[in-house]
Amino acid sequence: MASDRRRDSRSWDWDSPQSRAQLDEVFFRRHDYIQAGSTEHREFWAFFDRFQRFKTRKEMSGLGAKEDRSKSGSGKVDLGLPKEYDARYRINVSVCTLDVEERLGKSEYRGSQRSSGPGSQEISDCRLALLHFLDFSQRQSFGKLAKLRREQKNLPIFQYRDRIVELVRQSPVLVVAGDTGCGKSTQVPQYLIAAGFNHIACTQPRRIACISLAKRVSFESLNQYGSKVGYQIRFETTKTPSTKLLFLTEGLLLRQIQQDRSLSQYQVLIVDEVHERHLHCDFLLGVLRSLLAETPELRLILMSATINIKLFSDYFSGAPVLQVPGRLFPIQVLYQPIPPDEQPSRSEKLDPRPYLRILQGIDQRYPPEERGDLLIFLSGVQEISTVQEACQVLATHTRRWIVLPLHSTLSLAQQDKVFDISPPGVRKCIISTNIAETSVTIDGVRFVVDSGKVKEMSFDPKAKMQRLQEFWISRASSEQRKGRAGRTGPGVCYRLYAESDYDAFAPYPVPEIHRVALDSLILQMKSMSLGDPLSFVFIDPPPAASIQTAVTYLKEQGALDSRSDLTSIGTLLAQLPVDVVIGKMLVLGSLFNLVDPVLTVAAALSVQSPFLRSAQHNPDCTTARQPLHSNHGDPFTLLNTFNAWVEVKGERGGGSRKWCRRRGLEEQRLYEMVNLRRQFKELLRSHGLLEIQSSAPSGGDRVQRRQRLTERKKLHQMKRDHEQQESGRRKVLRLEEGQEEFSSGSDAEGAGRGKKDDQAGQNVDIQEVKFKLRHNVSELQEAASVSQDMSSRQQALLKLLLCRGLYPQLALPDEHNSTRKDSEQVFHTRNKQGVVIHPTSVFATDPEVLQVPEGDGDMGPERRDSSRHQLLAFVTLLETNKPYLSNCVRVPALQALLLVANTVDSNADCTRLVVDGWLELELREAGEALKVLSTALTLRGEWERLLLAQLAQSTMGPEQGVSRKVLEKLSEGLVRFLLYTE
DNA sequence: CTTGGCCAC
Repeated sequence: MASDRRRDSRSWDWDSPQSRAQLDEVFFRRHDYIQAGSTEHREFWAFFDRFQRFKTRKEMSGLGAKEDRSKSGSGKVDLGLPKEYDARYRINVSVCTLDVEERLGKSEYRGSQRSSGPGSQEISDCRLALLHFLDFSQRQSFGKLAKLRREQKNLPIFQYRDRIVELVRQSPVLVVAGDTGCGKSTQVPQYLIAAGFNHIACTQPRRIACISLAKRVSFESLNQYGSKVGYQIRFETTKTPSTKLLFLTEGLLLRQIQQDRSLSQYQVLIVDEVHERHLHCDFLLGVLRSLLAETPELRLILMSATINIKLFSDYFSGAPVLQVPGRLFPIQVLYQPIPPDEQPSRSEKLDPRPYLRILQGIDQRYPPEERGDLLIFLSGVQEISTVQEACQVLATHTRRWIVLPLHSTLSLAQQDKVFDISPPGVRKCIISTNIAETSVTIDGVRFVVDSGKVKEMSFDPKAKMQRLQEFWISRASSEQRKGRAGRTGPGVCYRLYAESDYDAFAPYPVPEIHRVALDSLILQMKSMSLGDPLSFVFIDPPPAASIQTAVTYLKEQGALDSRSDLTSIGTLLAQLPVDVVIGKMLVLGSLFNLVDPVLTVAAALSVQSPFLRSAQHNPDCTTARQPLHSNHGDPFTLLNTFNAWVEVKGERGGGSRKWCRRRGLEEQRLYEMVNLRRQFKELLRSHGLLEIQSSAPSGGDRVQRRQRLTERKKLHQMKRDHEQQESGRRKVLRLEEGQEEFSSGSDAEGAGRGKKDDQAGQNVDIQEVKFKLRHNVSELQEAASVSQDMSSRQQALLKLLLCRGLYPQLALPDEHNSTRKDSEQVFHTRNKQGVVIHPTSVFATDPEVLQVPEGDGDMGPERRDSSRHQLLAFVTLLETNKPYLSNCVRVPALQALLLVANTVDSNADCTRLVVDGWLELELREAGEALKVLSTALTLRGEWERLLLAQLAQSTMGPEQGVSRKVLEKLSEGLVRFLLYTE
């Protein structure tokens, strides 16, 4: 017998992939404790190899030879490993073992077939190794657990554990105030679970925080709750029916309240980071305050930094406050105000010398082997590149710094570099906007430089314009920036202002609700029946004028009626998670047969631009982008880009990542667009605005369906694998890192760098996997090719829809533009004179398409005819250095205005028209003018009637529907009118 | 000639 087995063992090759695959089928199946393909599975085989080598050495030294390996095969080899196993693992392993025996019996392994598969010896060897492996990993995790528990007990908040639970039981509202590092966000939810609370929701202002907190809490509880800790953000959730604790974004909770006013699915609500005073958060607090009055069993916990606590407590009728000390390392503060001669005078570039001196000072004072990176806070992108340029000169010279910019308009690959580590003796110098104040946390920062400046958005209701202006920061921000130096060790904070400046700073930043247009907010409030917005009790009410402006705007837009009640279109717009103008486009698009392109445009205008700015200086990128450009306007360029990308996505072999890189596109934005697009489509459908698609399992015979199923299974496996993978080790930066980005633009960036997965040798593009799981590529392609092959008539109609959606956001070219340079073309909006086109717009490089055609030349200047003029419909008007228009579409002035404007006045013979009391139109001949005007009126009437019918259909059912024939007649009429030139 | 940062069934 024994010799028999030896012979078989010799013919059995442990190292061959086939052998391993056979053993995988025995030990690591779908429902086994460890599954083939998982991280643990890989670790096991690595362990197995070590284990075999170890045994061989033992055998050679004479110990193993004596060993009787005939029977049970478990634990007979004394490797000095423990012989006891935790009950949890024992159960799993014995189940697996029994199972193996059973299958061995069934397939009669001892029979003649065994030469091809593993024999009982191999099975038992493998099982022995598995037992040791499990024991080994169990010991490891016990060690980790003990450490984890120690760390939890060391957190400042731990002292307050019982007190917190007690207060939550006693009081409907509790304020927990604690600074960075006290552990409130991770621990408080766990205390509540341990105390028996259930259905806990914890809101976060940012999505990343939701994901990382859910992971962290789940890890700290050793997945003890399994799926009971989860997160939910837009487009992504790990929520299951058994979820006890859910991390979600503030915006999402607001949407949930909109669905279910009573919020009955939750027992406890934790609103974290309330001190940040985001629009959503302030509003959420207001809604919850009124909700608490109706549902006394609901518990609310506000968590905040230790600033302005009284405000929150008072707002909830003196709710108890629990203050927890933070845990940061000591930070030395040095005030180094900028000397007058280095103070940039107005409209002058920032002087980088004060920043350079600090780098040099660090070089002098701190030996390079004492690690610690530098984080510089500046107000904006321009300032960052100025300082970056200067620092890079120093870095190249001393070879002791790697200079990295950080702001949201960089490519994600560029942004990720700040997490990489610098080689020994070299420090990172990260030059950042306030993105590093809250959104991005970088470990290992020891030095902070605070310029004391920030750029903030405000809204000018008179000009109906957004303004991005530089301000001094608040003391709270100043402290937050300082704190970034003390996360991993003692630090230094250089403040480039005087202590007296600091004392003069505002205590807190201005809450967002005081700075922005409140259109969407008011619309939400109306749809939630919260009564008169002017009498709503906000924690810090916005100016009444600001609310009034929003109400007026919503009335102009037709979302509210004269009594300030929601109209049918307003009800719909409140359900759409987009700005009012984008929402209007969607509704209008669904009426006509232009849903697909409109969905894409709406999605594209709701995400950051996919065009990377760093690529603008790279001639290869600009050339590659050229075919995507449309001279009809930026939304059309975005539409082309999306369609072309979808095309690439559908091709075999894909390669969309490379395709994007070549064009300087951030692919992530396109993934976001495709998700948004689908969400919009589903929303429109659920509101009865789209024809019910006969969603028969789209095409394909049985073989194709099988293929798709197999493909999906594979994709799911890839996704699971990716989720199980430990996040890859950090990369080491090269000294040249900063320079090359600076000089050569974008092609170097991201190239060959890839995602984290490259390190695991997997090269899985997880976004692509998710994309394929979520979307039907061929369906998308169909939609893309429809909008790519748009006829000029359809294009004209699409333009009109965008224009009506964007109305009254229109700009008129200045009459002297033909005498100006490309970059100096001037426009006027109704409320703001002298605006210019943003350089990223297609019209900035190609403004001649906006000029009135020179025509037949022989007509004098008195023969002006508005039918040839063009206007710009625009998405945003933002003032930075100058007021800029972005995302513009050109539209024929006369036709568009007559179809979308609110009011038209005319002289007696209708040759002169004044639109909205602003724009004057001229028509040459009275007869013609009358005809044009009456056609326009007829079309408008019909359009309005059909729109209302469509909206009625969405509430009253399809019998109210709009007939296809009537619709076609209208779009025919609109197109003819648009393309009208005498 | 160039835009702080979040977020939404």
